Amino acid sequence: MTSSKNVQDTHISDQLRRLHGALLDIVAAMNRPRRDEDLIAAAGIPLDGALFPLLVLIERFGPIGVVDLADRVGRDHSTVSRQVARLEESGLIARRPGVTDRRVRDAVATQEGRATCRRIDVARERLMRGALADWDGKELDALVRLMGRFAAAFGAALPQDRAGSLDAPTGRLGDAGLPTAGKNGRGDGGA
Amino acid sequence: MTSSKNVQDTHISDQLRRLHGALLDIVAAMNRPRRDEDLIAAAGIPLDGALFPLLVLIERFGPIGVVDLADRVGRDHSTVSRQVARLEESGLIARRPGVTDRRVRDAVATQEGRATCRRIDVARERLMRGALADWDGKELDALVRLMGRFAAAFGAALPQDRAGSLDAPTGRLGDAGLPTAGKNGRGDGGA
DNA sequence: TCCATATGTGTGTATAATGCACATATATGG
DNA sequence: CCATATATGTGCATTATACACACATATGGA
Repeated sequence: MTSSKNVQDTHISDQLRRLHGALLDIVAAMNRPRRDEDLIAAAGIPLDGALFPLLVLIERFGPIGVVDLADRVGRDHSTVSRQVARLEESGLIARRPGVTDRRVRDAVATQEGRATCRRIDVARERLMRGALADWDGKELDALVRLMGRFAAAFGAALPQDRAGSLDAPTGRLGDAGLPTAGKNGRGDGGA
Repeated sequence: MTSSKNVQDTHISDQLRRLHGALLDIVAAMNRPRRDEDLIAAAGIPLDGALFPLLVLIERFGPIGVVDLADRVGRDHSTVSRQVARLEESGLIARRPGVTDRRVRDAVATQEGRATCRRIDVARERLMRGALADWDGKELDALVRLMGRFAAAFGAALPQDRAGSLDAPTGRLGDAGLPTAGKNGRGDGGA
């Protein structure tokens, strides 16, 4: 029994390694500057490269606060706060007080922002249709289903941002001294 | 006939939109600082957050040159050049002249670098096993197959970095003036 | 009700990552 | 042999970024 289980285990390990490779390829593709450039060009508006992803996220997941946005892009909330402010100046998004929580100032896409995103959507869909041109409909359905499920499971399994575990200060003793890159560094992530 | 075709089209559009949503979720998950922090902690070495993804890429795709690396992470080659130099100083990777092209100085993981990556791999696999704990074996196989195929197709369909189209200078007339965010800006990408 | 703690937002500030221009070395094709 | 393209690395100015810190609001317990 241990034999078959080990076979299973190595098979799963291989599969997970392949999955990681696919993740790296996808992240690499998303990181290509040319991709954003083309989509920005489709937007028809001279938009800063850093502001572009935020606009898309706000239009897609808005109304959304700065903290949630910062968590998505992996940057400090202060950085995102300034970028959102610039995006507001451009007129593509607007801020409004949160309905249930008055601490948050939700960001929402304006009509112009939504129109811009629709142009971007058209370009993106054209790009994806080109990439998946020779795909079977059944396979696309399976990809969307499985990848959506994986994205949810992966995001949920990831460790959340530890705020301030002020209690249990005795825990993790022995980690003092070492500059374990505690929290600083602008690592983009992707490994 | 047009009716059924339109139904098909809207269905595909919906699926592509869902696929894009999954991509955004995955990129958001990969961008989480905590994820890299945990993996770096597993590495057992105080490693800079920005250098960590490079080490993983070099160990996985090396020997690899600076340009290819820069293309993967979406940063300028000069930036990556400096980071790789720092990684070399740390002893985790080494540089060596390319075998077929003596212009390149390939980066390869040293024994210590490989050992570090193995520790990271263990932690990553544990993380992924946790995320996919309740997945059927068949479903995992399907996910790996389809996502691998998608990653390849997506990466291939993306526009490549236009070097210098010095010829045909008459093309694209009318784009002058507008600061179309031509190429600058450190947009991270992900939309 | 009041208070302690947690969380969301924004600003000042110093640091360092980043992109660009440029130089050099090698490759490639005519 | 030469023109062009590509790979690498360095000087340099810009600015994105993270960290403190302050303030507003929320939340739950005494």
